[in-house]
Amino acid sequence: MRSYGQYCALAKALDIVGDRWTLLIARELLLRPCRYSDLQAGLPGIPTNLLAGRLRQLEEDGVVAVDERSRYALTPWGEQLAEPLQALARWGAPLMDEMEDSETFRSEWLDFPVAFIFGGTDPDRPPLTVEIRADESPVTMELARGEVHFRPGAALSPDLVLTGPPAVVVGLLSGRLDQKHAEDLGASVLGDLRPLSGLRRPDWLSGPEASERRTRMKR
Amino acid sequence: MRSYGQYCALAKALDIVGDRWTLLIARELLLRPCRYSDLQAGLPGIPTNLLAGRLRQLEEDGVVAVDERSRYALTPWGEQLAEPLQALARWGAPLMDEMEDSETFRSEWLDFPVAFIFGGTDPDRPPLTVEIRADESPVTMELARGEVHFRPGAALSPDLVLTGPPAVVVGLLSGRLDQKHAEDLGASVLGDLRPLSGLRRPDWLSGPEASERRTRMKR
DNA sequence: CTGCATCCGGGCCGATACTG
DNA sequence: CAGTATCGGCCCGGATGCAG
Repeated sequence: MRSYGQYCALAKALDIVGDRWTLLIARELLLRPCRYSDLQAGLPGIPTNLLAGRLRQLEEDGVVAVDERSRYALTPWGEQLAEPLQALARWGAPLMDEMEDSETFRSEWLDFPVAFIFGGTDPDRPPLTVEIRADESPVTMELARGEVHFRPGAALSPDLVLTGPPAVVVGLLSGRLDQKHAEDLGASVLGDLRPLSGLRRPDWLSGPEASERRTRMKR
Repeated sequence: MRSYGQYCALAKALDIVGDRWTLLIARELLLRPCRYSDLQAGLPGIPTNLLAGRLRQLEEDGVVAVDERSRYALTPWGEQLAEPLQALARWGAPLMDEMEDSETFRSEWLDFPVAFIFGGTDPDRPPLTVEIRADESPVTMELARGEVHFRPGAALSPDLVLTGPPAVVVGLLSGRLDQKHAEDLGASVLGDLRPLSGLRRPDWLSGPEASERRTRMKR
């Protein structure tokens, strides 16, 4: 990508990761180190030449490192992209209200908005283990000591198991849907939902329609 | 921009703001509401048709609103881009070590990395007012109650006045340069630098060369 | 002068084919 | 499995035009 030519930290960050697909590559590598084919699988639709080119550039810039068996992983600096990516995902979370048929979904992607929604408010709050079954492969979310951890696979002894279509499970996690509505939409809830509500950031919501709604109320 | 077609909060955020120049437009609008020409001035090099197109799209997506005198401003949702932008700027801050001659600079841009570096650690810490003179127009940074505020113009009674080339002033703010080195590089410091050090986030540094440095030390 | 729209050359993007 | 090669098309960048 052509540089913006500005002595500005944001512009310089975008000089590195502002290209199309680049931040999504970082998303995949934040979940786990990846081989080339893993990245292709996690980034449906990416042209192979573009993936190769991005990886070369990211390696040159010190964001990504390749080991001897051509496995790609983030450098320490690259791992620090977790914060901006989670913040961006949180900003985009209000767009998750419904899932289009044309959209692809992987339950690991839930990591990003959810890590922000439930992240770091109170280090003394009670721990909670939630198993999420929104596609073929379950994922487990562990909340403990103010930290959020996602890992693939089912939980050994979950406090809560959420099963259902992705958009409905997201609605439950975000608090947009209550249990009754969610079950009407095809979800099933095993365990008690109430502990979740105390663990959310208070300010997580308010999407693009918020302003519309307000102007509409003015009339 | 073409959609990534993923039911993923990050991908959906990038569907909206992932285009080239878009996040820099948001940066300018976070600093203040802008007229079209203000945006052109704050985004050197942006093609005029592209700016017009981006603004139209951002308005359609509910990120930007235009008033009757064609002044552009962020919607409430758009203002929430402050967090991801500051996080990205913080990620890019290690690239600010030196300024190329070809790069343009505006002191207002310091808001973004600096707001993150000094932001929100302890609400009880002592307030501090710093006047920064790194180009024609001074800016003032106010630290109080764990919040960071930037505003254009000089300070009434600053605790600290930093004057010098942008990269040197950035080095002082970030702590990369001490007073002596900074003065050798053309900066002047009025007041006591020491209070700054206690106000920085402890983990703000470590850029792309960190891993290189470490491997070099291994040899 | 401000606030765009139009036009055009070049490069990046996207899809497919192909190779060690 | 891990990419490279190729090619059409669209987006980006720069210049210019033009209405209020």
